Amino acid sequence: MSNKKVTIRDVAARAGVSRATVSRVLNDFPGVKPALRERVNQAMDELGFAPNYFSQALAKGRSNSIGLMVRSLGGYFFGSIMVEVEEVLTKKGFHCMVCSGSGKYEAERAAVDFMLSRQVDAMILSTDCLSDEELIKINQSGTPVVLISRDIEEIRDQCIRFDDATGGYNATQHLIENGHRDIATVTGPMTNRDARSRLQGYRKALEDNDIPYRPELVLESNFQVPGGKQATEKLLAAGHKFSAVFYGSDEMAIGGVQALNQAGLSVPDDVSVIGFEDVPLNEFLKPQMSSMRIPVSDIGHLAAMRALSLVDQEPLDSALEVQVELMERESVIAT
Amino acid sequence: MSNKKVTIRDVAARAGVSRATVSRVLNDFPGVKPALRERVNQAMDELGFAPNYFSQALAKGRSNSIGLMVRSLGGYFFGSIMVEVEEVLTKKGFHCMVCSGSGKYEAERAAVDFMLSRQVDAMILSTDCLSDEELIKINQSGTPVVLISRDIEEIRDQCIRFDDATGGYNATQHLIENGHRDIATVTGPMTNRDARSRLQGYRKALEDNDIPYRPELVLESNFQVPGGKQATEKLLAAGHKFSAVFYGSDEMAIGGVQALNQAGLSVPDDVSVIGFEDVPLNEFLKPQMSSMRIPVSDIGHLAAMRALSLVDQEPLDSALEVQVELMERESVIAT
DNA sequence: TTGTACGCGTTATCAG
DNA sequence: CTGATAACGCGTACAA
Repeated sequence: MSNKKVTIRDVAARAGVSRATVSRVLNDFPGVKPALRERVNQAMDELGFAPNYFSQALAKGRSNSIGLMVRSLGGYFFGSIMVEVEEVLTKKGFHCMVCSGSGKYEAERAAVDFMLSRQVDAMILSTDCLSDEELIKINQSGTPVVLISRDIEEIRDQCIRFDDATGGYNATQHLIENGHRDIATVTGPMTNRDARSRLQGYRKALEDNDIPYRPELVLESNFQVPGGKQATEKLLAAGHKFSAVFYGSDEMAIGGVQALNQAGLSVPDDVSVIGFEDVPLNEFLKPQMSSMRIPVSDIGHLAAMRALSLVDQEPLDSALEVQVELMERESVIAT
Repeated sequence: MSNKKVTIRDVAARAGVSRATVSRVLNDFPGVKPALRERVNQAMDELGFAPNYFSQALAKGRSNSIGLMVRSLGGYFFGSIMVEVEEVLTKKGFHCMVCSGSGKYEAERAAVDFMLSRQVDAMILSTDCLSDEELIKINQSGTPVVLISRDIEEIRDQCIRFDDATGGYNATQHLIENGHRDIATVTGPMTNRDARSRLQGYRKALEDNDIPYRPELVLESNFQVPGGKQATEKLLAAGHKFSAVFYGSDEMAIGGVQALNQAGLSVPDDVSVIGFEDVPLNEFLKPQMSSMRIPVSDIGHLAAMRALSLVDQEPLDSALEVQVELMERESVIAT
């Protein structure tokens, strides 16, 4: 019950100083006599004082929080990013406000506007739908932005990308090196940069190996398990010959393996499969899934650090592209 | 650049009324002449006015946000809960502030204190470490609390539980009905209510079928994939005979299957396995994993609704326990 | 029905 | 080095 909020005023009275002084010690301002500082601190302790967040935010026009928009709150990929971002931020006394964009323009726009209305000091966005112009505008309007998996020239230093093209290339190359030539691919939505780049890598690898590109072996899906399953079923139904599939995400690969199995095909004996992202589950699947590892935690870490730098107006390290790495496991064998 | 924040003052000037009136239409107060109301609204639009969140919160001592603490930001289980909670809340104009407790007392306490300092209007907590007393105290201090998977008499209506005991019972019973008698179990941490109840159900089922309880077949783990794997390896190493394992979570079951496979044992031919939770991945695994389905989305929904009711001081529906359901798939066969 | 004026808890700008 | 006191933007009894 004893729920009287103790304010800076009470502390001031108790310590026999002005509110201004209390505020000063609260914010670690220089030029306060040690003796006084001590007295104030003691008063705070005794009263159990805690500053009111809203007052502070209102008075200094800074919220000490940064916004994070992910495509989805569930799932491993963004889960890992959230974990890392949150850890970095809390360590620095910042709070992380999470919103989901769910891949639709309206939702993404609403989420961003919401965070803006909450006056986040910066935002980390993973967005497919917002346009370059919109993003640049937001960034210029006073709330700096860190972009995950986008590449906008004007603010390239604020973009964190993974080398999807090389990843797609290496995944396909890996299949080719194992003797496969009829290689299908199931991609994420083409609105998504990652999906496009991975596909591009796939084409390049084909080309470099003088394998003709066959559109009928390319299916667009949605990065998720059921989507991967459906796409694979469609592929099977179409009746084209293929001995390997490169999936644009592990989740789709998992769905794909199921579809393959249900069609009486065995992985990897009949069809080799490789995924992308390398979710922590892969090595526990059966067969263990080969995949391209994206260092998700690193990305979360980097994004958070950059956001913080932006808030403090510090210069950024130069733009960078995170490397993805081939993880060979059991789902790919030589043909 | 045009970054002048437009305030209620500007709107008032533009509409030729007092600030109070603007505030009234802003908050949908009755007793404002339609004509005026219209004029004010128009002024707001023209100026692109948006109320300052911090001022509002400060003035009315209410933040329009509720806090959600989960055990982990990653993973399907809490992911689904977050998704649902967020959806319900945004629909009602509330924001959801997510924090992770990570299963350690210090962290949980810090997260809760943080949310309190941010003056959330209510909290949804999934906590193992905080004591009943602490929770009750928080609840009485003005920030109502909804508890996921706890059972505290004094605030039972604010507790959302799933029927773990019955779930554990039915899972075990299912194994027994398939002819298994040497049934091992890998549980979650015993600090966790769910884990304890599931184990209790397991024991009860054994008892009802006159199968002696053998402590050497019971291993405590941590709900996660690697934990399940290690526990299973330990079980194998101990050399006790068993033909089935009941895992306290799907993730542990997945790790378990891998350990089993690596030991040359096949699931379900050599060992039957059943999990708990029924993560959306289960039906895509091979073999498809039998499990006890917890309706996670329902839980998130319920929790959010209850939190909202508490904020509005509405009466709550009576306490409820969500049912879990057996999902028979491929990982259990008759011995 | 509308306006006045004060309060919310801090920070920031001046004097002193 | 410290203390008044005016912002910060909005809500709300109280008057009118």
